[in-house]
Amino acid sequence: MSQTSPMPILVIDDDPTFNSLLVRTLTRRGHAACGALTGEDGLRLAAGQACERVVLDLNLDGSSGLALIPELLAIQPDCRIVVLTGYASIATAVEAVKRGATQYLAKPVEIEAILAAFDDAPLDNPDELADEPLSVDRLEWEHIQRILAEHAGNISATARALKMHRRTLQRKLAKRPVRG
Amino acid sequence: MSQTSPMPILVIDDDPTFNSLLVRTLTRRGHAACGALTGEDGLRLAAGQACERVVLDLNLDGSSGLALIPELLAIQPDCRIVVLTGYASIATAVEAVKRGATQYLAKPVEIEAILAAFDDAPLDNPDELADEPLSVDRLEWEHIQRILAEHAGNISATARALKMHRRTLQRKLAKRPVRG
DNA sequence: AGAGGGATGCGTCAATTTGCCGCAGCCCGC
DNA sequence: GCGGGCTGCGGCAAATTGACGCATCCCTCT
Repeated sequence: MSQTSPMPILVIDDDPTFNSLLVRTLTRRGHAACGALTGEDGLRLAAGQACERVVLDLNLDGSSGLALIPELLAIQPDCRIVVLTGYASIATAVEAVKRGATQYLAKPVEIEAILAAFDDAPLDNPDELADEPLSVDRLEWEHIQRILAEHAGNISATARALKMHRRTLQRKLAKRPVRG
Repeated sequence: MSQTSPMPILVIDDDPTFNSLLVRTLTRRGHAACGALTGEDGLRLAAGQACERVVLDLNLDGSSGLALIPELLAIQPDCRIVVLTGYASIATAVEAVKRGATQYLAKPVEIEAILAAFDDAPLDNPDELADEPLSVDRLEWEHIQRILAEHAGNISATARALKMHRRTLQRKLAKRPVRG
């Protein structure tokens, strides 16, 4: 198992649910972690302590997390920043990396992937990183759930956002959550 | 806007049609340009002359253009590299930029966009993100690309990891990169 | 109350997309 | 030179999707 790091991982994400879930999961995994719901809070936390790992959501309601990257790096030059977003696009990925992000991941993403992103290269602990990638079906299920929640359970709206047929979405939802 | 540059733009793309078309178009636009169909040729050309702008295709049949980026930069440190690919994915985009690419564009792309990509060095252009969430098809594509890369392009292994039929994977890959 | 406008759940049927062969060509280690 | 794994592709039956239609519901505006 990955050993506890002396410095906490800072999670900056304006979604309270996701944020606390992530912080809790990281903690349970043995990584100190703290969350910030806004960019300002994030910067404040980063300034107040040594900080070498940040998980940053791109959509901090309204303001873009993109702008936060150089600001964080100005405060903590050696900090590694993993950008996370539910609205991934190649353009923002390129921009994020240019601004100094270490990695750019699209939600839904597993804890594994986030932790691996910080390490970026060597994966010394063959603990449970051996797990297989999500099957496409499973990934699809996760994504659908996310967008569905984002649209307050509105199936029609979700189908539109996902550019898929409403009937098809209905049928998929009717089926069991697909196994991994 | 784009004035004639003393140094030619180097186009590295293994598709002869696209390559010569691009070279011709660039030339007609007043930009000196020359093409290379393989990575080796590209490196050779870059070594033989000053070169500050390269258009690089990611799929140089077989070998990945990704590896070429650091090699080009080793020869021409100040060179700007715009990566171009018909099979764009976030994972390769991130990797390309980390390796030093200036921009990463998905085909089909207009000449305008390529030329603009060379100029946009100052990365303070107003980012227009706020896209919609990935469509499930798009998400699937991204995921497949990631796992495929993880397995060094091995289709059979990828299909196994993804628990999907090899034939199906083949068919999906044969199709265009899915739209938005 | 009554008239939209949107969401939902479902049935049907045709068009696609899978799953599952099989085969031939390649490349590589033994 | 052989066995074994990978690749591309043809073909076909089975499963899934796309496109419609229809009967509720639930709101909101008039």
